[in-house]
Amino acid sequence: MRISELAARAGVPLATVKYYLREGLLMPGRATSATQAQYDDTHMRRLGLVRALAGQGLPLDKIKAVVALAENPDEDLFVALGKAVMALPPYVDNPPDADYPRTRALLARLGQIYDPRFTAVAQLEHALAALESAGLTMSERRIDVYGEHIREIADLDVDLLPTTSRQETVEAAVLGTALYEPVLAAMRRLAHQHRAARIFSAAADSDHPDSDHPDHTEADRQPQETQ
Amino acid sequence: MRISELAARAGVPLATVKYYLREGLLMPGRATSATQAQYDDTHMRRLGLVRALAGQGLPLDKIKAVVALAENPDEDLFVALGKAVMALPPYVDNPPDADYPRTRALLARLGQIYDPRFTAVAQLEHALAALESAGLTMSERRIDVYGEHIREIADLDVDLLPTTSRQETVEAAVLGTALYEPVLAAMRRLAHQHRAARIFSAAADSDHPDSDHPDHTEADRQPQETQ
DNA sequence: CTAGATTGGATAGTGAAGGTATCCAATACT
DNA sequence: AGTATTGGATACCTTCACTATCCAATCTAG
Repeated sequence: MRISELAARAGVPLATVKYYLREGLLMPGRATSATQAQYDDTHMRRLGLVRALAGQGLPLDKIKAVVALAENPDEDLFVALGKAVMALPPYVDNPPDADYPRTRALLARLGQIYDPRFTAVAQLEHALAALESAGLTMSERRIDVYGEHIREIADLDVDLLPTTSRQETVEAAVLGTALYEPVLAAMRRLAHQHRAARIFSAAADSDHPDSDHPDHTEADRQPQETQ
Repeated sequence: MRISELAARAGVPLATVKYYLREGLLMPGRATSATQAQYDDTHMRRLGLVRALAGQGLPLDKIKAVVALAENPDEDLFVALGKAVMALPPYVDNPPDADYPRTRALLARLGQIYDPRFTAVAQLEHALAALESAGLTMSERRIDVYGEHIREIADLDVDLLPTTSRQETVEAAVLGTALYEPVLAAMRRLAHQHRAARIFSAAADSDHPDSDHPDHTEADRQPQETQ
């Protein structure tokens, strides 16, 4: 197929496809003449991948790094996986000699290995520091509960990774890391609302008037426009 | 204190503090003359809150909506909590009459209430659609495991919310929702690496050579610079 | 009491990110 | 043969979050 069909089928503006080509996010098509090139479903697939990641707010240069990794067949798989996941946000500097005290303590409590070379260590440290600077601390209870249940989730993630081909594994790992994060976040928010509904507002769901705090009346739960 | 002391103590450039004042993110100080105003620790606290949220990538106009909510003492608490959480990213349109089939099915399976007016419903639908457009589907196994463990986490979150004052509750809910999300994401990534280390690379941790896949050699786990 | 510094407030400029629009000459369909 | 489309290059645009500059009023040190 030609570029405009690719763009139309993927639902991406032609100018944007050209932009992705320029930026190296999409590999060039097979040129059939000076003004024609052929694209196939590897291009479709790539375009979908790029859009999926970009849709989650990943900067294009990071996406570029990720797709490059999935393609490059050298290197140890574990290294490639680490690099790929590292390309995902948030982006924090990670000098390999730095110390991350909050994360070190958290991992020690959970019995996980602490290796400051893992980028996620710096990410966690950053997140914990943000928490602190907002006046919150993560209690031991919270660490334990989060740790236990997050580990269950992560174990499943790893177990469900395809092992068919190296490229597929890397791609699935990156996509899974990036795309299931918003899923988990949204599920958490829904679970919050589910539980808060019966604690804070007895009448929110009128056939479950079993609240601990019946001092709140029927809520208009209709969300308004922001601002 | 005067504006420059506020800026210095909070570690925020003076020009930025002025910008936040202009944008209504920070309430004006008590003017003592035409060219002087006094700021106190409510301003410090607010500045910390704004910076903490901005540091997680929240757009300033959403932060503005959130701080406005935490302050406004009318309204039902449950409604305010919903609105506050709604102000957090990701931002998806949520026409209240729309249907969200993927999310409806997921929530039905988990036995949670489906209410399309919850913004998180649209968020989840969006995330699931992104997954699909990248060629992935969320298996029932994954839904069950995620649902079970995320609910445990969310229940703890709600139970640990302070109930001292309405403003504190809203503030803690918003901060907790926004600031613990990256914590959870980073913990998940670390748990991935923890598990992947022994599955994919027997020699990654040389005293645990119990890999299922001994076809990978000693990994240089040192993350390189991206690209 | 005056000279220099600082302040609040307004206005304009900056730089990155992520596109979008326009032009062009070389093909391709009809 | 004539219109349309293509690949490719270049220029432009918009948003976001600051940052810098001005300015006149006012504070402060000598």
